[in-house]
Amino acid sequence: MSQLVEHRSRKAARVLESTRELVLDHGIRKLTVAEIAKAAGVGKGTVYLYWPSKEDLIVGLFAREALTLLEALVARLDADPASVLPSRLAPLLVSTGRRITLANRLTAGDFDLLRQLVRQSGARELFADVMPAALCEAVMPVLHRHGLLRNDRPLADQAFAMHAMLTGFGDAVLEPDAAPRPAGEPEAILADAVARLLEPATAPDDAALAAAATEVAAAVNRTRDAVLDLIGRTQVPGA
Amino acid sequence: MSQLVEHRSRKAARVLESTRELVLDHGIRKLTVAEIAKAAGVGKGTVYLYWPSKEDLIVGLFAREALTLLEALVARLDADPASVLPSRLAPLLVSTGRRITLANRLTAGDFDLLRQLVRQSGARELFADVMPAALCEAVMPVLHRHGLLRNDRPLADQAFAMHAMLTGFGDAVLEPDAAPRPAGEPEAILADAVARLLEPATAPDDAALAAAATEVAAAVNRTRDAVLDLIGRTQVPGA
DNA sequence: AACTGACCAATAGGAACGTTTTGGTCAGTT
DNA sequence: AACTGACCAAAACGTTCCTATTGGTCAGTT
Repeated sequence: MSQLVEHRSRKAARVLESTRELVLDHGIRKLTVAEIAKAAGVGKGTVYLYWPSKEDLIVGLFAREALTLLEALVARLDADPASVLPSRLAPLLVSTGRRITLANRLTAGDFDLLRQLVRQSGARELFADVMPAALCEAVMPVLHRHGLLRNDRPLADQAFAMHAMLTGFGDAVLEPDAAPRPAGEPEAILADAVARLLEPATAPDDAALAAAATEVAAAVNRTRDAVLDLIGRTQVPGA
Repeated sequence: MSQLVEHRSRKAARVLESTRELVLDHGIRKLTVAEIAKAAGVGKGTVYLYWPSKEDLIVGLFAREALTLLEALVARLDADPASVLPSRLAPLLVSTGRRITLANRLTAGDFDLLRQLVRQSGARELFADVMPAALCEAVMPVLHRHGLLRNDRPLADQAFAMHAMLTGFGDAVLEPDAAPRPAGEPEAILADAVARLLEPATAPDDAALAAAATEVAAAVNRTRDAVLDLIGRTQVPGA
């Protein structure tokens, strides 16, 4: 049974969509349950049929955004196992990270509040694990084992370099005004950089790609399952 | 004549040193002129002999930190022109950036206040120019012109990649807990990455290195002069 | 000339109070 | 069973007032 209450209840779906729009418009700190209910066209009590508290609703909303990112990654890996190549995976992570619009648009104050809400719901580590750099760090050993990384450098150094590149390119993509304007696409520049730095001279064969993609997708799916569990815990049981 | 009032007055030097220690201990928002004067062993009026206001004193303090960084860069380039090689310059910028202890240790609230003080003294752009990534971006054309960058990629893309790498590696160095633990030194990993990505296969000759180092040092010196001018403007004229 | 610290206007901070708003509940309705 | 919105305790917010603190000045001192 799906943990996503909105798959069972149209009103719950409206509540989530209204919450999302209000967060995008006004941030978290000015959000009220009365406004959410009004925008969703339901009574306030209806909101509490599905979420035990306003805080749970907010955490659940952001968790769904993380879920979307993870599912997009898995879908891409399933559709095209070559996406597991570091020079494909890095830009994939940056571009899916770029689409976390809710989290990306928060002001500093709202971000602080969200962090507190997440911490209080015991999900700080899980949200950290969903970050592009953390996801990549988690799967570097898999890439190494399948020969997708050159083996003339310590894996720890390669992981460090990959983390720094994802962070640096990710920031540059999210704040283009702070970075020089490239001639090409940022993701293409990142792909080129990762290929040069981390990939072996000899391309791995399709079997290695497929095996690596399967393992990486499995790891991402485990994180996805944990996010689904969190979402389940933010909802009223039995709703 | 030196713009640095502390070169002419021992009491001014003590005021600066005391201010620095108090900022490191308590941040900016809790800083008082009475405390600074007491720690420096002077009267409050003495502080106002050298700086027109508390705000000027603070901006002057941070400007001196920027000055230290710029002078360290120029000294390095003068001592060893090979430092101008991208694979040498990038880690040099990261390691000198790491030593901006005053700025690096500010809490978010103090950082916001500093930004306001800097903006009010009309020095926002200058402080931005001192950032490692901005310094490097400014000199990329010089490196390109002297053949220190491979020429099979657009310079704009190389500048973008360099910016992202300095940002990513810089962040990883400043917040090691958020990054995977490398086997080697972060600066060495960055050097290796930059060499592979940006440097030509054929090493440039010493003449090119020397010429490039001279131009880069000149550019850094121009920024240094601007910082000295700012410092002069934060002090009481004739003090 | 260099320096000091008492002085003071301005600002910051905190307490108290009253008003408004909000999260969450639940009796009543459909 | 699903839903609503009046209700209420709690919290948030704004205002007023008072006290304490601070930035900056300058008459007096060395």
